[in-house]
Amino acid sequence: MNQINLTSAQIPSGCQNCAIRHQAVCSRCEPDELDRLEEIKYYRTVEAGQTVVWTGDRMEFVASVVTGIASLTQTMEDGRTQMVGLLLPGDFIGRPGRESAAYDVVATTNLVLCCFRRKPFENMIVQTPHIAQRLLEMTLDELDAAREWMLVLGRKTAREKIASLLAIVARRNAALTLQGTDGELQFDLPLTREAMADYLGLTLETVSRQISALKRDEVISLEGKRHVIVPDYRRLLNEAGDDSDGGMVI
Amino acid sequence: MNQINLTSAQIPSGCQNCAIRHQAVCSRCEPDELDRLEEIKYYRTVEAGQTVVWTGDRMEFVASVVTGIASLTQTMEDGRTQMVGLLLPGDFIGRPGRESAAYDVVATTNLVLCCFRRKPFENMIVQTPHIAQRLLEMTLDELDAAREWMLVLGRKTAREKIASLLAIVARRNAALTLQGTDGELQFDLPLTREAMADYLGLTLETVSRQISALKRDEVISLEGKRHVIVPDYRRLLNEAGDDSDGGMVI
DNA sequence: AGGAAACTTTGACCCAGATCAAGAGCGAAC
DNA sequence: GTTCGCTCTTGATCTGGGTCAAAGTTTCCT
Repeated sequence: MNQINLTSAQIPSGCQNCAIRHQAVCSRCEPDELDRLEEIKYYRTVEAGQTVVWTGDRMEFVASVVTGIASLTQTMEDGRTQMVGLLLPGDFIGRPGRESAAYDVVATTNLVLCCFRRKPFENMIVQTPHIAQRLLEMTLDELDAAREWMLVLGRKTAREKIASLLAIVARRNAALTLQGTDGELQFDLPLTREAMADYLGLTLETVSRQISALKRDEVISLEGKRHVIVPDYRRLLNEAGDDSDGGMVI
Repeated sequence: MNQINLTSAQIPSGCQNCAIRHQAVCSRCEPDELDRLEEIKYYRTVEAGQTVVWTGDRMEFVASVVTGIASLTQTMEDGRTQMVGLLLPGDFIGRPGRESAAYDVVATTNLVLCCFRRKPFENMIVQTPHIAQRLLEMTLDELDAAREWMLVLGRKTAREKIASLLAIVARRNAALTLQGTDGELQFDLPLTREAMADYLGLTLETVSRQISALKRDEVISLEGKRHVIVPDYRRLLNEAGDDSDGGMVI
């Protein structure tokens, strides 16, 4: 348990994305509420590959991703695994009112979490209604994203699945770095081929083949294995089988 | 728009399951809050097969399913469709804070909805915090169900998918009718083969074949096309690839 | 009752993606 | 530098479930 204390100078700038702190609290809380939130807050780092929480573990905290990427994973006894959520900076981990974790939470990259001890956090929810409202909004967004993903898993071809994933990561990345010029954008893929396969309900071989195919057809190009350049975002969306440009949330 | 007025004698007994009325309001609201909720409430019937809301429609109301079954469906331009939610009595339709619908809502069977006009309902949420808390709980449950379903869609075989769906319907049915004796239970399938296919990410032919196979292997037996008898619920869960008996929510 | 429409089953065949297998690139450790 | 351990790519082959087609069943309408 790498609980750490960061001085304010050390708090990563990404913490502006900490949804609870920034969006629910700062904008609408009274100063004393802010203080109470500060009291139950601590930062925690996790190394890439480590499991933060195992399915069934007692959850002592809820948290917000500050930097890095985490994933929610479900595993069957025979080892088949499905990633059911991709948590980028600003996303929320844990569930008020639930004692034990429903999924494995795995650090896909090195991770900094902003944690809140669960019990006092739950008390805060009861006392400060707009936090519950903010959490409701966030949860509804997640639900939309999960349902969007059900369409991907249930009905899209392998190529469309890959394109969908790239579009999502591209979008979320662009939102953070704001460098979308004329439809071209680039980003580092934070997932291994295997993690992509687990997210998409494919095998890693199929992921690799389809990425090669998208490269051959100049929908994307790669620098190294992980850095992706998308010359035309619309084209990528089209490959993903997405009608609208809007839509996807995750 | 079949808005109707039911006298209290006509209100279906299933309305006890109306989540908002029963669980959030009745148990914790002050009488005057109850009155306010009554004011913005009306009942509505929808015939089987009718679409209640189209994707993109302005949502003028939120609602709770009183009797019948509705489904949330997403469709791609080329016609591929994926059901992303199955709404049984007690489940909630709509989303406070969202202007337009994100999915088609289709009446799978004849339906009675308990509707609340959206704007005043949103006001109520702000004024009476425990409604937001109750909605948060419900939404988190739905999110769990959606994620459970992602595992089904992404990693299970056709046979496991069918068994998973039967297990869910059996569970929800048993919860309502309380007739689970010694592991045997039976129920009417409220879905056509095509609807099952849309839910499971399969074709209707595959659904039909796998149901025949489960029948041949005596995991289930049928009376007519729709009435299912499950001699051993554990066996069914096992076919579904489910480790735990608990778990699934929807 | 007769007939149309909707739903379901079953068969024959095919293909997208899984599986099995072999290497290739690439960094970290010694 | 060499070796070990990952991650990734590519090829060969197999198969679960899709597609196309036809016929059986149920429901409902006239």
